[in-house]
Amino acid sequence: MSDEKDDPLMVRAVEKAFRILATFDAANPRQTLTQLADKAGLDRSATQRFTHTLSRLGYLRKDGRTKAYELTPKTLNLAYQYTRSSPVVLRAHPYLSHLNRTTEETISLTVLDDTEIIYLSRYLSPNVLDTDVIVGSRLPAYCSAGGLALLSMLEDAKIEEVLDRSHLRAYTAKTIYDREGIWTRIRFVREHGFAMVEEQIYPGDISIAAPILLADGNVMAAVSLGASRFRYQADAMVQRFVPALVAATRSMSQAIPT
Amino acid sequence: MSDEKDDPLMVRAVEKAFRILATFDAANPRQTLTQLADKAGLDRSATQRFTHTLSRLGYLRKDGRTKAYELTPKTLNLAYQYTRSSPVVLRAHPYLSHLNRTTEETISLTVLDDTEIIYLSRYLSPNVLDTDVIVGSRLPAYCSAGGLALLSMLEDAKIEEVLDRSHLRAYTAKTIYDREGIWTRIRFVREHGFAMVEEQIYPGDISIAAPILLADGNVMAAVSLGASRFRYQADAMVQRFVPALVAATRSMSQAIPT
DNA sequence: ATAATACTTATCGTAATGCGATAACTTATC
DNA sequence: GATAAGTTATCGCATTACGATAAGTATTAT
Repeated sequence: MSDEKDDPLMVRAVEKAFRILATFDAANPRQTLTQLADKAGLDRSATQRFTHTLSRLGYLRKDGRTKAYELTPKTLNLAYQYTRSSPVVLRAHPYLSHLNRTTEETISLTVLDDTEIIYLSRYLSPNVLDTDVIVGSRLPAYCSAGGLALLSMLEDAKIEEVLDRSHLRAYTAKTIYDREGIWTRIRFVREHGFAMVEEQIYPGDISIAAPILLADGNVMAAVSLGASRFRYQADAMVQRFVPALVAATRSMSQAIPT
Repeated sequence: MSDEKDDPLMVRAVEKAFRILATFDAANPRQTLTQLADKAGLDRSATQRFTHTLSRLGYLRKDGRTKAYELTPKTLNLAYQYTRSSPVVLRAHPYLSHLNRTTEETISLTVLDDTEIIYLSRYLSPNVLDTDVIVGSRLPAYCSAGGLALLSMLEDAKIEEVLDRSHLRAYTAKTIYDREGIWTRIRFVREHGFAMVEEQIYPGDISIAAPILLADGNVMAAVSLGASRFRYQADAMVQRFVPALVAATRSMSQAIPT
């Protein structure tokens, strides 16, 4: 275990600032000083200082009337910079855009972050199956198409470690969350070169995914295609979209460096 | 002028951390310690401490080989939280999505941030005019459709202040960047209820925009529709899309609180 | 209405935290 | 293979941020 304590290079003030920012979500878009203090686990004085600082920096705004703080659009900056500086995102863009237009289905680019996948880009279907996944969304790796595609490229031991840390649970009646079930799917990906999941998290959603590899064989990211169960049978989807998906990820594996 | 100095509530460490993060862009996706120190205007020791801290927090990653730092996908978190907590973004979504599907043109939601507009959401055209505007992008208010729609709802004095602070310049041969030209367009928006610009920033782009108002008459955001000059004449575009655009922003003005 | 209460803003002396100079070490350059 | 440039580690000191408290303001109860 890494001890957060007594790390002389660690500037704790920064962590506290991010703790404040991290308390905002759909359920709590506007929060008052004490609410923030409670949720962030800081005392009043500290909360006072950090809300003040973040307000001065332009990331927080205080409603003079209600005294509640809310995030400002400036918080989009960081993500903008990431998107604009990430080689994967930039280089994958033309391929994904093309896939999206030819298939008319939702295309996503995801990476692994420990036990979760993070969505780096989304290209929505005009027919729209609007799950509320957006850029920055996180889903568990073990039951998402992208996650399985990414996991399957790791060493077995690493996968076990990830699963150990994962909170395996059922999101729908169909969710496969037992170890053996998950391993069966990982072996499937390794054998066939793509992952496929049906209604594992969102009812009605079927997704396929394939990994983008580095020259050294390591995974970089995964591309997934999601569609509605009501428009395609699973096997029809595989037939129809897997070749293009796999071809695209192959090309990307070639085209994207480091 | 507000003096950044001696503000006892200001935690400077936070500012420095953000200074480090802000140095990353398309031209500098990976930066080494000294590069960061130079660009952020911090000494080596400070840079050392903040890169360390940000790495521990998961926002930065160091390539062990090249010793270069880069942003991690975790930097998408903040924007995700903003998007998920912003009433404007959430409430506008169905309207914008609908506009996007019925018009098949690119639809954007923007807000004013001093002299610039910030893109809060984008709904791309299947026909794609891929300017490289994405969520989080900033454009000058005075020559963008959304910007003019937003500015026009402010008091004249406020507008002058914004223009004073703006760096008025030509992005294309067609850019209108003289005060009187800008005022003419602002009056146009006030009279007709929508803004319209042709190739002001990106060649080939024509955009129209209309403001979303609060109950008290203040502006909240603007919705813009962008298309290619090669597909529509300006007046054809107005005829074709303005009614739907204005109807949508009217509904949104009603539907979105605070 | 008025008191009581809870929360927000302002102030300040103190100590610990983060500062920045320097040293040890590592990688690139010639 | 020597020199320089850059990165990582260490440490004593002063300053910065801490956190307790007081003053001010809104909210609730009676």
